[in-house]
Amino acid sequence: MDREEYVERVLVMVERIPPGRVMSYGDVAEAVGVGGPRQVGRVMSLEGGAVPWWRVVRADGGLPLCHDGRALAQHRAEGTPLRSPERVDMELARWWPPDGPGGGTG
DNA sequence: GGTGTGACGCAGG
DNA sequence: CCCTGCGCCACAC
Repeated sequence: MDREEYVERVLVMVERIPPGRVMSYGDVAEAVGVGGPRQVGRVMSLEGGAVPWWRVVRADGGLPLCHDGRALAQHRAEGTPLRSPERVDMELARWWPPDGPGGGTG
């Protein structure tokens, strides 16, 4: 598993996240089956500009505004279930690829 | 090889 | 909700 391979998997995974839904860094890490939440976040900071990074949030629904308030604008535009002006309702927005244990969009 | 850091996650106070 | 401590893996010095 080269770094490019890992980066590719993470990026394609994030792109698979449908609008109005989100995945936590840990979920993406588990979905790709390699590395951990740190590595996912790392890839995002490097190549995240090519994917809907705002659909990737912290395990507690915290938005990555460490960059820009874009995330909030996007979630508001996509209709993501928010519990707070900058927090996502994980129990509602949490998504998992239909090719995994989730078995569906929820 | 050791130390410090980070778009993280969990548990305790 | 707030802060703190530990674990995690990879990168930079």
